Amino acid sequence: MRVLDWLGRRWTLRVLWELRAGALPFRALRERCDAVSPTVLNERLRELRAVGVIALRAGGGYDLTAEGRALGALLAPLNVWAERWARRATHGRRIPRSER
Amino acid sequence: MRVLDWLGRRWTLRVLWELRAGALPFRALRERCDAVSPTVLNERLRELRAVGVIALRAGGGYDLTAEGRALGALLAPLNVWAERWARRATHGRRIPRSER
DNA sequence: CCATACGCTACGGATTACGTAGCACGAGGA
DNA sequence: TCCTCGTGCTACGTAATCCGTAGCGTATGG
Repeated sequence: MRVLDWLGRRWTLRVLWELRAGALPFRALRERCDAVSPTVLNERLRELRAVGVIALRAGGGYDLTAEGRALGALLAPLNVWAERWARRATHGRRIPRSER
Repeated sequence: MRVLDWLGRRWTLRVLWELRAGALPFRALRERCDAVSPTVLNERLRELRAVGVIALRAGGGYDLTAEGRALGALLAPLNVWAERWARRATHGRRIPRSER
């Protein structure tokens, strides 16, 4: 599963997630990603463009492509899981014996 | 979206993916993950245990918990997307003007 | 007693990411 | 014309992370 490998590189998922709501220019995208180093951000953006999930619009700003939106939509369930998990983590959560 | 951040750390997604079919002992899991360094693997396994998505069974071997399986199920669509993408990448693929 | 398999650690070198500063280009205003 | 502002992007020294190999401690079976 090679795609999970490059999805698992730092900031890749995050960039896809931050672009889900619409296009963002380089600097704004950088701020959203905890002010990640522009070196790495540019590296990821190049990879994502090479794969074809994002595109640099004429006039500036990065945006998801059609395939990018398809991929990004698959991230939403992960977010749902995460929020449910966070809710269980805050109030006490029961861990079955078999899962320790 | 903090969860996407630690999911985006190296080998995290991969470990979840390799455990989807069932439990694996440390060394076998390591081999499946391109013989990743045991140092890092152990670090990820500790994180995944702390979050509660995997568990070390009595008698050896790592396995997904109930929540782990729920999370792992969300990875399958990513795989589907990946395979479809790979198929489009091999034979010629058309890129719309707006996406270059 | 030895072989095997288990999870896991140590450590030095290689790789990757960070943080700050700044470049090149273009659009718009004084 | 010159100045600002915003755009994507790069350079480079430092810090964090990861890798690769070797081996430890325990347990189980022959």
